[in-house]
Amino acid sequence: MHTIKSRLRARIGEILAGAYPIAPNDIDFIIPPQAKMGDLALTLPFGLAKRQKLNPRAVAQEMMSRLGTLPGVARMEVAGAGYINLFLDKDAFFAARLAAAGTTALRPAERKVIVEHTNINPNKAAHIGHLRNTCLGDTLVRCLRFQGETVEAQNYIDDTGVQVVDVVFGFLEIEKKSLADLDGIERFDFYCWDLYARTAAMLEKEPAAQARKTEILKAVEHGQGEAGAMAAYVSRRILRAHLATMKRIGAAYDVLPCESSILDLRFWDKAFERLKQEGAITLAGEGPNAGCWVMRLEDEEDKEKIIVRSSGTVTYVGKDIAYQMWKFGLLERDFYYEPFAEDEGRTIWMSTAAPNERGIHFGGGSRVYNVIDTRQSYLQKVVVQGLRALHFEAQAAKSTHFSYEMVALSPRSMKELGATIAAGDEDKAFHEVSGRKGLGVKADDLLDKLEANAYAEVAKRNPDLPEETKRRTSRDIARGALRYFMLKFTRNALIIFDFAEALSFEGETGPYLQYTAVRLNSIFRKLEEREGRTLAAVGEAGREHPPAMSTLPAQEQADAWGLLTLSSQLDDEVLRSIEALEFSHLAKYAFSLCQACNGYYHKYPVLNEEDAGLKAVRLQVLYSARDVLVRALDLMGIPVPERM
RNA sequence: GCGCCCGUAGCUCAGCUGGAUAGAGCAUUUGGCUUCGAACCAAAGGGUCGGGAGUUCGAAUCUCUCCGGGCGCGCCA
Repeated sequence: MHTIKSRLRARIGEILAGAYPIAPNDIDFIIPPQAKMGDLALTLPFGLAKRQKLNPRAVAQEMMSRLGTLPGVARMEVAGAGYINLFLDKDAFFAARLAAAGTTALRPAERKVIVEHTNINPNKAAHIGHLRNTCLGDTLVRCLRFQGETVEAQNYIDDTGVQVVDVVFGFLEIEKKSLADLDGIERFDFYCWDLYARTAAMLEKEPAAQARKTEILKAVEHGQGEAGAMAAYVSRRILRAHLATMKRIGAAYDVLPCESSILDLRFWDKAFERLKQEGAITLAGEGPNAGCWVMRLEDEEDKEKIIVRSSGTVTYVGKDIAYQMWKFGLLERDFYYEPFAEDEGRTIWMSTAAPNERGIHFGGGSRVYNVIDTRQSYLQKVVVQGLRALHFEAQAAKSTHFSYEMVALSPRSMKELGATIAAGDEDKAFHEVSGRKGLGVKADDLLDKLEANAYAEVAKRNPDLPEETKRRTSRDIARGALRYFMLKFTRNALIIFDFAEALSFEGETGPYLQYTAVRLNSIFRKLEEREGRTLAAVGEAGREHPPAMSTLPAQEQADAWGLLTLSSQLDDEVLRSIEALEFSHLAKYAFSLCQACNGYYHKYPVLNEEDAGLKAVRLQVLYSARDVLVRALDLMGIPVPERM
């Protein structure tokens, strides 16, 4: 649909250019609410009628007669208050769709796109909130790559931050453990989850301990002593656990830039210099911020943001401005890199301050997406203002904060977790996840639960499958269920997490989509078993001898056409999802496509159809739908098992 | 106080940048497995789109206002 829309847009623009005052952007299509109203509709007459104070219907009539015949369009009609409805040439469209199987008409727009996501503090196990971040970020990466963009997936590691320091403090001061003791701890990320909560509670109760924590923080920032070594150990080991967790949902990264490298390579000094040079920050002489370097904020006259404290240390925002500059290649510096892990043949690189001769480079994107929850909107805005203050207007315009709402816990989930509800919070509709309080659903626990439920279903339905296949299938189903669950909500929707809802495998869920794909695959597998025709052979037959749809009986033609046009909208949906950063669009689209597939093959048998003509059409319609569905699922990171 | 977000069916949510009769899933009721897989399909009931005003050919969608809920606004990260 994307292809024919672009073609029609260009052609209509050409024809009407002399007759009406229209810009190319005015020509837009909507999909009519009912199939009998056509395949595409022009709303152009409404806009023109308004400007020229004419009757929209009359404008539509005149416009339609000017348009004459359009390529690929069988007929047009004026309808409703002034729509021009287009009915496509079904056979030509069918043939074009079959020829285009497995391809996209989308084209890249950027030199290089950087997507930063996940970014979990490496001091405890990942939880459901982190899963939402990664699902959104990884889906964005997949969609951009589908569009043909060169994409770098970055996962920023704050390995010297206070959260890591808290855990180091816990080991050293509360548990009196040495670095050597840590190797013996199993499920290290879960262990630290509890320790972090205990430490946070203890530090709150005993302010006197703050001094010791500050000491540890300094040592960690300079990589000195046992604390420094322990911070490196904790952050690396937790990071490996995070990567393993995210691998379970199919997320991968190209590079892991570390806070420690930023400190060691003094990225901030360079940025500080520039900020001062450009007058973007000034030294406050008096008032409450005396002695601090501050940045004035747009919109808020009376406010200034502290970038460098009076003690000379840089704040979080300041570091983030420097880091954002690096992402755009504006810092004139880069990290060194060394391999951190291998993932299915691809190396995941980690930044280091230690020079090497590898010649590997990252960063320097022409567009940057930061996937961070909405609570950081204000700070993200300040970071972009920092770029603007340095006169990097173009980069500021291409810095996108991909914000999304948090995942909270329903009262029922709280009960299932055995969590106690704080006094005064009894009436709340939801409870915020908090790593500091150790309150939340750990990602691996949820995935384990999903897998266990999936395993029970698989074992019930396919008892004869080998054990390893059952396990693998359960993992695929768990991943599908989770990824769809995280994508089906719009990003501004607060997800109030409920186990029953998240663990459902029926209705609008990942497993429903997977089941549809499995059944479609099954039809083609049986076709090969019974008739020796492979999927590839069906595809080739469709490309070379596309069957005609126009000869079908009316009802069947309508149903086949409905499924075909729906399955032709992947490009449009991907583009729309990227532009709006709203992958619920893609999710809903894939779900609708599955509903249409299930309805279609339920109504029209393929393998047992004796009429060769009917069979050929049905086979090709399903071939096309299968092709699109499998790709849509892949974009969402949802795998398709062989059986389920 | 200022900024941002949310309010749509009993519940959980969509609603394609202002379009034609507001849609899904769950739950409820009913029907369908001897056929390419029932994690499915077919059908039914269920709505003052938080309230009010405005903009116009046309509003769930845009503007204003009020009500209810959430999140931000630190010499923390």
